Order: sequence, then structure tokens, then C-alpha cells
Amino acid sequence: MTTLVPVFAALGDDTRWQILSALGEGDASASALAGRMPVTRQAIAKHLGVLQQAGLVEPVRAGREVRYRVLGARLSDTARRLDAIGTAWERRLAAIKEIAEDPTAH
Amino acid sequence: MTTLVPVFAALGDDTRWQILSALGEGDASASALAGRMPVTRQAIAKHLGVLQQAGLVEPVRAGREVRYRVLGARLSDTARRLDAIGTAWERRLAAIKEIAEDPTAH
DNA sequence: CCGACATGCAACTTTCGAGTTGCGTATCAC
DNA sequence: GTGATACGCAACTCGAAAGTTGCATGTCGG
Repeated sequence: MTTLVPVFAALGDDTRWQILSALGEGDASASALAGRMPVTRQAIAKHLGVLQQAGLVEPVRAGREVRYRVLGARLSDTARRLDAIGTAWERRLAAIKEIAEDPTAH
Repeated sequence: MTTLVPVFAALGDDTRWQILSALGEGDASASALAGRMPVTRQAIAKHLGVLQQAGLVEPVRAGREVRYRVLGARLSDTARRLDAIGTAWERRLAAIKEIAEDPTAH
């Protein structure tokens, strides 16, 4: 089981979501992204590093520039695991509630 | 659409996952959690505040103590939205790939 | 009433992440 | 080759988050 926390840490930032949203429209380089955002290219480069480390994004060299591609797979995978945990918690709650409402059962 | 980012920010911390994991086994108070973890009660209280703010946890007064209950619903909800985004990204990628492999189609 | 346990609030370090500037290097276009 | 464009690396500032200590408040059992 790959570690979940870095993915959430990566997703817990507004600027990175702006980057991901932009990349969702199509691959782009750090410089291109810096053009339409209120931060420096280097700041974006750092964010892209974090996103890549989390497996949410993938670099693609194209000559002298490096375009980044968003990876939906990691997101879907994370979603599945999140849902599994959430469902387990809900199940436990439901069981407790049922016992509370009808203690004679079981 | 409730804001997603705070939830991820809350989930992007190791200590908070330890807390959530412990609460997954059953409701507990800050003091009880501090007993089995290498941090102060106040630190845990702060984390619980963050988790509550994110809607991942709910306080339940029980006399002089306050037990916390984990909320799977928020997690499942978040998972659904995550999956939707991830799927959309994958769809775009697949479309591009298809065009690249068979440019004459369409 | 009184001691023990549980919580709440506030001030204070300390660590970490976001963002910046500055500079060196590679690559395209002519 | 030369200028312009695109990256990469390193050092620095800065503000927020994690964690701590100290103290005041509330509540339960006897």
C-alpha cells in the first residue's frame, strides 16, 4: 500500500489545485503556467515537484521545455481507498446505533 | 459545493491519521488519545479542532469529558468527488491517445 | 466541601512550507 | 555564433502550523 499522506498533503494547497485545474485543460510547462498565475515560475516548479512526488503529475520532455501531464489514475485510486475507509467507519456507526435503538436484538 | 481543500489539508498530516485511526476503533476523548500517543493532550485537542473544522469528526459531550466520533460520510463524499475529477482527467488522456494512434478517424 | 480528573484558553518556541531573488546552464531560432 | 527562451539549483525571507508549558474552569465521587 503506497503511502496516502503525501497525496493529501499535496492536495491540501490552493495554488496546487489551480495548477492541477489548469493541467486538466491540457499539458503545460512551468513557465506557461506562471504566465497565467500570480506566482513565480520557481514557485510553480516546486509545486510541480510536490505533485510529481505524490504521483499526481508526470513530466514529459519536449525539446527544451518540460510539459506536465496530470494523472487521473492516482486520484481515482486514492478515491477508492478513501471511500473504503469512510464506509467502514459508517458501518461501525450504524451498528452502534442499531444496538442503541433495539438493545434486545442480537 | 463545500470546500475540498481544508479536508485534504486536514488529512495531510501523520499525527491526525493516527488520531483518526484510533477513533475508527471507537469514540475517545482527547485525554484518552493522549494516553496512547507521543504528544500532549493540548496538541491532540488542536488536531481534533482541525478535524472537526473539516467535518471529519464530531464532538459528543459525555458528562465532564468530550468524546470524539469519526464521520465516515465526509470521507465518502470527498472520495466521490475525487473520483469524478480523476475520471475526467483519464477520459481526456484517453481521447488524446486515441487521436494520436489513429489520426484519420473523426 | 474537597480532591481528582477532564477540558479550555493563552503565550511561547520551533519547525516547515510557500514564495522570492539571483545565478548558472541548456536549447532553439536566425 | 548570438540572443532569447526554458530549466535547474541554492540561499534567503516570512508566516503559519505543530507542539510545548502554565494556569484557570468545570465536574464527578465521596
